Amino acid sequence: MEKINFSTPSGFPEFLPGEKRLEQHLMDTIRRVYESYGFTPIETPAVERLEVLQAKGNQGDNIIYGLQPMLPPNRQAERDEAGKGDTGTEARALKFDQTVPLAAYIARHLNDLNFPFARYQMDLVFRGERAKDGRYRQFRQCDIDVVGRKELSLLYDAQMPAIIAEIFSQINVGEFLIRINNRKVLTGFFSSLGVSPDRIKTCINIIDTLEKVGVAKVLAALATQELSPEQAQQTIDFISIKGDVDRVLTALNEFAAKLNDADQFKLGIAELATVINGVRNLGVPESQYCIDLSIARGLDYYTGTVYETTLIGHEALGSICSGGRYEELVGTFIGESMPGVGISIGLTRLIYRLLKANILQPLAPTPTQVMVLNLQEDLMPIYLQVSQQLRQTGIKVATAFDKRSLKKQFALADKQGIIFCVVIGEEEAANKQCILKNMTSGEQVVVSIDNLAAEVKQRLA
RNA sequence: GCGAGCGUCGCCUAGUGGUUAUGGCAGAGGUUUGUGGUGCCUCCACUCGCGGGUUCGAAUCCCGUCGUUCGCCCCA
Repeated sequence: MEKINFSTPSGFPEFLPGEKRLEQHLMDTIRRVYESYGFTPIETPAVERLEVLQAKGNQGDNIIYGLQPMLPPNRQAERDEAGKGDTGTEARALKFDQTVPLAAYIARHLNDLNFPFARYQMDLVFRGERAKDGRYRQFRQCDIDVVGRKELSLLYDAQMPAIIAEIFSQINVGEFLIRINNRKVLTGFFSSLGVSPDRIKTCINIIDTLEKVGVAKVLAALATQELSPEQAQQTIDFISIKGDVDRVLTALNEFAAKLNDADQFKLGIAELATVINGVRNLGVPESQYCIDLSIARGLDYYTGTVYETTLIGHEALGSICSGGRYEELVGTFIGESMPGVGISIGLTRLIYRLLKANILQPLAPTPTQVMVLNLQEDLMPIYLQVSQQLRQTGIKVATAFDKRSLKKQFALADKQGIIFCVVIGEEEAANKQCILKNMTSGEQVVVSIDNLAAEVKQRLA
């Protein structure tokens, strides 16, 4: 008999109960914050037409998971025989993010939605990349986006860091830093230098590598992109601007004054200033955000504000939340200007890394708080009744249906981290009483069944 | 997509030409069944990803294949 390889395919994660419960707990927190800003949930399919997913820019060629119907081997053989292997079905693929599908969704439901349209989604997305250490082919992203018709206030851009800050504060992951930039600042800067539009993206990618490869290599790389040595040096000076947000904005304005044809650059700076001002007015502590001129990447469709978030002291973990403004994405489907701005928390990666770094721990493998043990089969009616009575007060209860030794039942409860066991035997039943045992302390008390729920609640508090 | 490595029980692991293929974890049962987290005992791979080859003999050597890991690239 042939062995079946039943391990998960590389890059497709699965969770043990305690890990999944942690994920749900985090999703609850995220959802609560998203909804507190008025974002609404929607659903889009996991699969879209390939042309939709590729509508804006080439998404790196290799990251989209294509989809094709698969027949059972015998039927496929028949079909191949008949020479009808390809029926010309249109190409479809799994979504690799939730922003492009959102754009299509808006185009489909234009008449049913109100604008600015603010939605959140916490779905699985798929990327056909090499899986490695916290990088998966299937992962959950918790997205929020706002899309406007014709125009969208920059205060929505300012709201994003406030939302991120609130979430990360609530889930208790330690210090974090939201790095904010604006793509117009970058593209404007290079276009002021006279770099042709098709080379600007390459230049941006080059400066992004500064921290990794050092100044010398960046200068050399810029030289290959039609930049004079002075311009290359100017570029280094530009992206080296650091400090608190006001200082950076001042420095940028000084820089702009020295450049010709700096309209785009100045527009970027003005947008950035508006966003930063909004973030400040929303009360986000200065220590939690900064302007970082080197962040630029993300997917092709970003045109304005961009964000990346890292954990302080765990920068190697990479960005755990990023996003930005895209002004031409939705419009590509309906030929109308519909700017949007959004962010995405890479929840799967976040959980994996926080667990590994011991910043978060899995929850108990079961939500069960009380286990009603099965001492005598004939007392089952009482067990069921007691269980229901507890549940009605909001306590999470499991009843032991299997007849096993008490020893086993206690061991099982213990192993699952269940806090209380309720034991009812003949004697207790006769007196309308039960034994309530705390599995952590080992302490056990006799209480009347009528008071059981109150007793449990008091001890859980 | 390119370069390098690895594949022994559910998980980790010993084993590098001849062993009934180690050991641990997890799991099942027991330790005289109304009390768990410790101890002790028993059980748990006719087989070393799969296919072929070399050999008297292969988990161990060779070829292929599949899977997987690490680097580059890209990103959450």
